[in-house]
Parts: sequence; C-alpha cells; structure tokens
Amino acid sequence: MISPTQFFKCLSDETRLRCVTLMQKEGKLCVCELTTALDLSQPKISRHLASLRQCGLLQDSREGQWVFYQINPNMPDWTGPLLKNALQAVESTTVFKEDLQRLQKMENRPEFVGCC
Amino acid sequence: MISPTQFFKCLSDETRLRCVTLMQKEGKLCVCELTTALDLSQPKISRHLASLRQCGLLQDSREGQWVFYQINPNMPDWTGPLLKNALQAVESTTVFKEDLQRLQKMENRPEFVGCC
DNA sequence: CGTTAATATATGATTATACGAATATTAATA
DNA sequence: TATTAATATTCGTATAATCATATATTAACG
Repeated sequence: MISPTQFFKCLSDETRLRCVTLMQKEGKLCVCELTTALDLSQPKISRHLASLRQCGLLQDSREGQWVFYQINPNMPDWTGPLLKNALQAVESTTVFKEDLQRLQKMENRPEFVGCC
Repeated sequence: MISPTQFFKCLSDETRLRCVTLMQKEGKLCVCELTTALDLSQPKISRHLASLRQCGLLQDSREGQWVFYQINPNMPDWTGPLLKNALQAVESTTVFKEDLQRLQKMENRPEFVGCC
C-alpha cells in the first residue's frame, strides 16, 4: 500500500503531476494522448507512467495497440481528497490549461471502447 | 510563490512531512522539540526546516535561544485543503503517533511566550 | 569575558532522479 | 512474414538530494 511520503513523491515531478491531473479530469488516456497533450517525448512520458503504475497510483489496460492509463480506483481512502485538491490546485495554472488545449485539439484520438 | 510541484516536493520526504504534520497539529514548535519528537539528529532536522522555510512553507521566529517554526499563515489558498488532507492522511500512521508521544513525554519543553 | 545550550552551516561521500538517445517489444495490417 | 505504429526499456550520464560528521553562529548566563 502506498505511503503518504511516496504519494507526494509521485506528485512532486511536474511531468507526473500533469499526467495525473489530466487523467483525474479526463479519465482514461493513452500514452500518445499524454505525449501530445504535454508535448514531451514518448519515452519520457512512458517512464513516468511506469513509475506511477509501480507505486499503485495508476492502472493500465491495453486496448489493441494502445495502452490506456487511469487513476487506480482502488487507492486508499485518504488519497481521494488529496487528489481532488491537487486537481483544483493545478487546473488553474497556465501549463495545465495548455495541456488541456493540446489534448482537445488532437486529431484521431483513439477511443477507449472497453470490451465490446 | 510556491508551485504545486514544489509544494508536493516539500512533503515528499518523510522527515519534512513529519515536521510539517506535527506543526499543523501542534502549532509553533522549536528545533529541539522536533529533534526530540522525530528522534533524529539536530543538523538533519535543521536542514530540512531551512529548506521548508526557503520554499515559503514555514516561518521561523527566534525567541531567545530558541527558534520556533510554524506553518506560514500567508500561504496561497490552494495549499490549505492540501495541508489539512495531508494531516489527516499522516496522523493515523504509527510513525506519527510515536512522534506525538515523544513530544508529549518531552520534559522542559520551551514555551513560546511571544512579545511579553 | 568564558562557558554552555540551541541552532545553523560547510564539507565530502553516497545515493537517487531524471534525462536523451538508442533499441526492444507488442500488436495491427498489408 | 514484413512493415508500421504504439509503447516500453536499456544505457550512460548529469544533476540533485540526502546524509553523517565536524564546525560555526547566536544568545543566555555566571
């Protein structure tokens, strides 16, 4: 189970915080969406997502060629309010607004269709 | 002004998180109280307090031979809920309960008397 | 003054993080 | 099967964080 210290370490890197915040707001996102939204290299995004998954903060689910990430719904209770407040703290920043814009402008976004 | 990333970095180290949580709960504390409560070396505590002060998270006030630290009351609004939730997340842990016990058992605790 | 208690800082070693670049893996599709 | 798109990982390196130890500073007090 993730510790408070470890939880804050997850959010202490700008790339990771932007990814988590985007997923908090938008739900499931795949690596290429995050790469586009944050305008960063694919290996960089992928490495941070892997570390967040190892901490248990994220879940991944492969959907054909895409791998979707989302906030792990089975996190301990105390993380819920913290994530909500983190989102509120971040979403008003310029950087995050730009992330969101790039994501919304992105063409050919893969859709998560689940098991149908 | 402190950024969300920087704020989380402050809380991402166990020593710092324990200090901040104790001050959140107990108000002003001096270095020797924190050293006793956390059972760690004085230079280690002092260095972490200095870094928290540099980030703006803490304020210090010298009172004779003692230096008291407290959560900076002039932090940006978005930090309030996060600090409150952090406290709630930490105070149930074994480590923090022990910190609190050592603090309460401490003899000859200096009292902050302010300007009188 | 000289001493002592409280706190801060410097130093050097160690460890951890983050990165770009290159490469590997996986799955879809021609 | 060959190729391509999406994602993951490895490697070497650079930077930052943390630590223990030693020492400096500051204030109180005899």
